[in-house]
Amino acid sequence: MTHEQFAKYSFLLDRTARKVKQYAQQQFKSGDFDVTVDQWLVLKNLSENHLLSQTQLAQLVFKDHPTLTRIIDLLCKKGYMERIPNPNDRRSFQLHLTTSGEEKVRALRPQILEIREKAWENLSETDFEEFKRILNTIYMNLGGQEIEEE
Amino acid sequence: MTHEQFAKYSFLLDRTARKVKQYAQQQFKSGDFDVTVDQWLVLKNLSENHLLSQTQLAQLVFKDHPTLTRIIDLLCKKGYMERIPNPNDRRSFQLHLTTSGEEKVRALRPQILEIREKAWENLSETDFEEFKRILNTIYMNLGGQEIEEE
DNA sequence: TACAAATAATTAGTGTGACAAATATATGAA
DNA sequence: TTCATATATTTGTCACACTAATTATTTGTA
Repeated sequence: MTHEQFAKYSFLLDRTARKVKQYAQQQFKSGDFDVTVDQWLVLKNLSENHLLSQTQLAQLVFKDHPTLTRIIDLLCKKGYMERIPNPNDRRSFQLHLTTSGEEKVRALRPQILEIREKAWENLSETDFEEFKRILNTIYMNLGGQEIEEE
Repeated sequence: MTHEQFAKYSFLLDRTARKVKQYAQQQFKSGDFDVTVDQWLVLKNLSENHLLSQTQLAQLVFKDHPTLTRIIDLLCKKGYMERIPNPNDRRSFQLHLTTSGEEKVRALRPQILEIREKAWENLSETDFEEFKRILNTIYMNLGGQEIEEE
């Protein structure tokens, strides 16, 4: 195995990650989902974790604070979530979905699971486990923190 | 395997791809490479393929035309490459590295190979092959074209 | 030849990603 | 209590991604 061969994984990784996002976004668009792929990730995590602060949410979705601030701005503007002042700490907010946001998550979840499954055609459950293991190893090699398990 | 489990690969894939890019960009920065990770991808491909058009280059690096136009603008401004009018087709350019660009590629290539290798600690050559196979399968499942072989 | 359709590249607009700096508030030690 | 330090969030800037629309040129066909 030459060095040149090793260097290719980064290109393939980036290309595939962008293809996956691109494919999902196109499906989102043709289905009139009214949210982007990244906005969905935020909504989904909020539906599973109540009253998070932005810092907590940022760690969950692996986005930096400025990026998350802007995504939240957009989702608030669309009426899917709200920032509630934290009574115990005036620096921070408690994030929560509005009724409209809860409905959106309920409506989209099954459709999105179906979209996500498309990538996995022609692959096995063993592949899935291997893939996760390798991705997480790379993530840790480069300084990533704690892999969430479930 | 539940649907919910399957949907997680997209998050891990995106997270790892961004970590890899982020790590490389930090190393590029601390080494004063004077190019971004994506700009390097363009320089490297130009050094291996002469007189490409922007459309040809876009396919090689899997970037869309607007993005590539801007990356090329930046690289021309830095003096690493030039657009030469194509004598056979006045709509298009023939791209080529300047002497300064050739030198940049020669100087950076070994350092970048070393940076890229870091991600691969604790993984085997078999893992590498499996990883490439799975990435390419996903890419093809979502409509990706022809996997380049070498 | 003439003209519609295709192609190469650019521009514009919005969203996301990374990093630095700024603002507001909280906390801990003197 | 007071002040330095830490934390939560926002703002600013640049780069990249995707879409749609635009400009210039070429090609295919009548």
